Amino acid sequence: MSEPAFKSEFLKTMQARGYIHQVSHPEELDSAAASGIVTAYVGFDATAPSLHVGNLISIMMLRRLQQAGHKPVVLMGGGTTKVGDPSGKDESRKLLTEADIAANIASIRTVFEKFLTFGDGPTDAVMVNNDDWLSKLGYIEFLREYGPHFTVNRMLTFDSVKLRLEREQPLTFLEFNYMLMQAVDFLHLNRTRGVQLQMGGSDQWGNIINGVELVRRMDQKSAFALTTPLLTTSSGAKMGKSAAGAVWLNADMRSPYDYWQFWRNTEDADVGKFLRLFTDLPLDEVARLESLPGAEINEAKKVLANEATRMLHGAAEAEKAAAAAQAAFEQGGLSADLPTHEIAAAELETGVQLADLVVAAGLAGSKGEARRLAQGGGLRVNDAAETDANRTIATADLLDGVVKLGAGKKKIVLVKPV
RNA sequence: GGGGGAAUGUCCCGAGUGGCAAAGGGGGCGGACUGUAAAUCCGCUGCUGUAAUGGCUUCGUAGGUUCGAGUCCUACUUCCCCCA
Repeated sequence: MSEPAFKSEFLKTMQARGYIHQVSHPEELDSAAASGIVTAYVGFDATAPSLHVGNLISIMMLRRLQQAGHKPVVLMGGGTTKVGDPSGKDESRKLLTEADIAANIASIRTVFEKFLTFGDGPTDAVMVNNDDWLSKLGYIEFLREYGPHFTVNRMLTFDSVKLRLEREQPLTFLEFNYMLMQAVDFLHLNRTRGVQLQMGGSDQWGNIINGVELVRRMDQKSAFALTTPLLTTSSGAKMGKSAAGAVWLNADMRSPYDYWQFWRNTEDADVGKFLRLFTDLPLDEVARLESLPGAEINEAKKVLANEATRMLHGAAEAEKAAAAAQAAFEQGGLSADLPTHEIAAAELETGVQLADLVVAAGLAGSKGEARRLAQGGGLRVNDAAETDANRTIATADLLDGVVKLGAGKKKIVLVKPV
């Protein structure tokens, strides 16, 4: 790869740590970043009350930006979320209410505060909501104002559109318009806040470029695009989907312990990449860690888990997660910091069917699944394999005040009477 | 406007002859091997309930034919292709 040698700290870091997939006008952006403050934004949907690991790379880009002395803008897609994501095929897609969206945004905001410094200073992060301007646009006004700047000929050449047409898949007019709305976002932010750069995943390239061109065409101002590579694990799986579903960033949706485990279970081949992308560790330290031979690479995974968890949940939670993991996996012992499921003491005295308990503790999605788990030899009660999911768990099964349930080798839940 | 095709296990792709809880993949889960890794191999993968050959709910929607329907008929919905 004959990558250009950047001189700005920002782009040098971005390149060295593996964030860059495509950049528009690299030299121009580089000199802008080298000579002054660049304001850049990333857009996020507000479809759920939490972002997930898949969004993390974008968040980290904003963090790098701020670390390099520039200004991050977090764009919440309150307006675009209202329209709904049209890509799903199910017709029962539920449109979120305004209240839902507002609640989601409020909930998501707390996560950004862990990664960015918000405020009124020149390089402090700010959060904006595109509902503020998009919902005010009238259709005729929208067409007259922006329509002339887009040719359908050009829009048809973007991969996102082209692929759909080639595969003879339907592309609704709504989806076709999405890139225009996003372009208007960029123009608006450029005009009101001097935003010059939009970043995002590689699948956003076409959308971002439309914004870049709109700004350049209408206002003759500089605008840039930067995308990250699509993150997959080395074995090809999409990043962020794991055993328990989406890896949420909010602590109430994914505990620090589970978050730590997510990173601890990184594939060998990905450790270096993840350390560069998702921690602040210096590159030479990363290089040392990723070159650890054989099983020693596990040390690097622990560092990754510690650093990533610390950044999101704080040092105390990271330490607790690490300690719990060590007790459970390396010493086979118990730790109060393991995931816990509380059950009424009276219920336990009467006795509970193991299958029901496993489901209640979240280790299986249904009783049938719990049974299969047991029959397959994957269910453990107090560290002893248990193939009979119909047996009763009662007070007599308490060990040190808890019942330790294990599903597979990695999932442990302590059942505690209260 | 006319003609032809398609919708399958609510994660995805995809077979399906009137007896079907429905082939096969992928994914996921569990086991073995390891290092809480990858690769490989084995098992499971609708819900519920068993000692079990049990019960219940599934094939776009709504009806119908039949002892019995994913499979046949009718209408409807959505999508694709061709002609105009």
